[in-house]
Amino acid sequence: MTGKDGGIPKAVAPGPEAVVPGPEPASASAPTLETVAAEAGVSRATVSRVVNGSPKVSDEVRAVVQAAVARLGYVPNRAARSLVTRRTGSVALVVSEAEMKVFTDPLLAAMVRSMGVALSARDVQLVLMMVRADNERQRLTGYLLGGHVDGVFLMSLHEGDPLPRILHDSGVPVVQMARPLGDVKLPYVDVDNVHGARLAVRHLVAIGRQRIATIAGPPDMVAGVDRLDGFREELLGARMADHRVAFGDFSQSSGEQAMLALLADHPDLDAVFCASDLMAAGALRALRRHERRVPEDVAVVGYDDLDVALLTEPPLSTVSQPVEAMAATMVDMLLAQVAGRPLPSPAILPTRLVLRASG
Amino acid sequence: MTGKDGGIPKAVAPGPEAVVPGPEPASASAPTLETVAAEAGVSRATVSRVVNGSPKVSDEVRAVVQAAVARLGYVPNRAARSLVTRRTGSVALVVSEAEMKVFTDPLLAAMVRSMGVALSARDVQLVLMMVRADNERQRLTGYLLGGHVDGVFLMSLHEGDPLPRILHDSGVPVVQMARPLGDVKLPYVDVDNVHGARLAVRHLVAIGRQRIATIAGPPDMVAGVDRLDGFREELLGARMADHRVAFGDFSQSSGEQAMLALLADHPDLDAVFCASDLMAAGALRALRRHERRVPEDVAVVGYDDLDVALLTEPPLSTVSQPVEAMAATMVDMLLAQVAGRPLPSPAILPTRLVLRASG
DNA sequence: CTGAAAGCGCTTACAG
DNA sequence: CTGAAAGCGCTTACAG
Repeated sequence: MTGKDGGIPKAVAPGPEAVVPGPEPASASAPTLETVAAEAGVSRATVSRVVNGSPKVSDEVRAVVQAAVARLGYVPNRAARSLVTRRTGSVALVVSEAEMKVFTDPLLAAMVRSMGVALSARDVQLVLMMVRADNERQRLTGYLLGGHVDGVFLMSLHEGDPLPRILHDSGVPVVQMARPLGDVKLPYVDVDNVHGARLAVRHLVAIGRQRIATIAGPPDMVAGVDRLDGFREELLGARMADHRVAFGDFSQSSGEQAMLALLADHPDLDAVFCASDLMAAGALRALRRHERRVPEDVAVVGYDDLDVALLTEPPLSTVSQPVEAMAATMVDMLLAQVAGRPLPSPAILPTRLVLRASG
Repeated sequence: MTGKDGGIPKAVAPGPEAVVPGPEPASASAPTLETVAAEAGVSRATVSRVVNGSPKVSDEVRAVVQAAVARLGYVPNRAARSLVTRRTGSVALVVSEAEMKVFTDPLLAAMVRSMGVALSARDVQLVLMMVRADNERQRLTGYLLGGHVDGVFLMSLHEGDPLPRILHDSGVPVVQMARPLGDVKLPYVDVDNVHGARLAVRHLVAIGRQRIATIAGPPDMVAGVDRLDGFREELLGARMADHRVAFGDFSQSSGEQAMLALLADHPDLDAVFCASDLMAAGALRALRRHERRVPEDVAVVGYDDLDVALLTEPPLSTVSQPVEAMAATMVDMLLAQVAGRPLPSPAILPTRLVLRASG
């Protein structure tokens, strides 16, 4: 063994008396419950109780133990704890390999970030689990049976994805982001996409727009179909035509593309509701190229209320989703299941319309 | 405890004789070494050896054990193993919370995907560790001391990021993607960005372009400065002007923006080297808007060789990086350190120019 | 409220 | 080549 140690503490065998004199490699091994117990003059059990916040410890003793913990910089060994509690203290974000683009979508990135914050506050780790198209089932099942994670988050699902079924059957706690499109019933959190879309369209009607178009999301994703439904419902209620529809995949370039198509087919349109801010940003670009003023000639409303909505010219009116609350709810719902509580019901969080300059 | 169990196996206390007759909840607990040993008629130690691929087991016994493992669907308990080996079997991808955009960059997404594949082949898990600006140090240090992960990957670093220093001092095995810009010496893998850029520019010179511009990346990122250096070096060697420079942040819209600026300042340019494919895609868009034909009027070369390079019109000539090899190397370098081998030297992988229609 | 003791499922010298 | 045994660091009934 040459060179740097790499930081992995060796199993410090007490073994035959140390041959080399001089100082030990200072604190080569991390403090354990045992160490802390000795330092505090109590039993391991008591230290364990303090560390785990058990109420049945006298304040006096608690203080002494806490001081010892702090002095020694004690951090519980996760593996040991896990071995007895049968919990790993980590949950997985399962994404199909093809879907690595999970992270390409800024909304999902924001969700993951917020989930990470909520999770770390509860001291649970987020494990990234990629599933490949081919040997999915076996590897995933193996992981789950191996008890590597306590629960699973599922995001950005398309219709026909086998993951929900696999996870459902495996019995692990699962929470999905977005209402499941298939027949598998799993707990989920979502916003009322239909309502959100209606809010946006209602506003466009209210400001007097007559020929309202939409750039919808993919028809195999719930956010795609629900927002389109909301668009249609609202226009129907207003007795207005709802046939100005183009589709995108939530990306900026697809939005630009779609806007171009709409402009070609319906040059007289005076408003467009976009199912994502990114698509709205693309639409803005196309409109500018065609020298339509926003909002004077064409009013634009987006969906998501991402940072980008503030950066466009003009800033986007958009449907805002409570990202932090959604993330926190997903975390709560998963950890509740992990704790053995009954299956939570789906949570539908509210949306609101944020008015800025674009419409 | 009501309702569904949630999939966490209870600690099956053998306790006082089962009061309830009838069949046990089928295989309520996963098989252990013990179970397998009994099934195979050998000791736990032997099963352990087989499972861990120890060579000192007779072929005969090995076969019997493997059969038992398969029959029972045995998967080792990670916590128990970890407790004795002092390894967790997981490594972290540490990203600063602000930098969640790690995932917004398709190159990084591709890297993470490839790393995931390489990692899972070695049966190690990827943990996402977010560090918040404020209490960074303590939380991170706590995690590392808690032995939650065996090593750390660092990606997408900007100058001035305190993470490398923190990690270096903590002694955990680390591998960085991209050459460190600061003074902290950590193992890393990178491509020769200067050389890659020179290849691209050399090609543009070779096909007779006279007024070559570049859209460079951010000056606080190594891929930004190195590719710009390569651009300058090559033009210097060819005794050509190297002042047509605009900057972007690797994103498509920044590329479009930058191209517009270049066109305004240097309307006579006849080629542009872009430090990322995304920026090149943006540039293409701007050029189209200004009715410059590509490559007739302006030749365009990108960098990265991502999927997008094939989707643009025309398809992009670009500098290709060996993403899979980079990911595999990063994994190798980290796991080598985890195994206690000496600090690996940096790995610089080769780039090559891929010629398509854009230049 | 506190402690002694058992046990979680594994790996690894140590004998044979 | 194989097994008996110790031990990794924790939690949790069980007594007191």
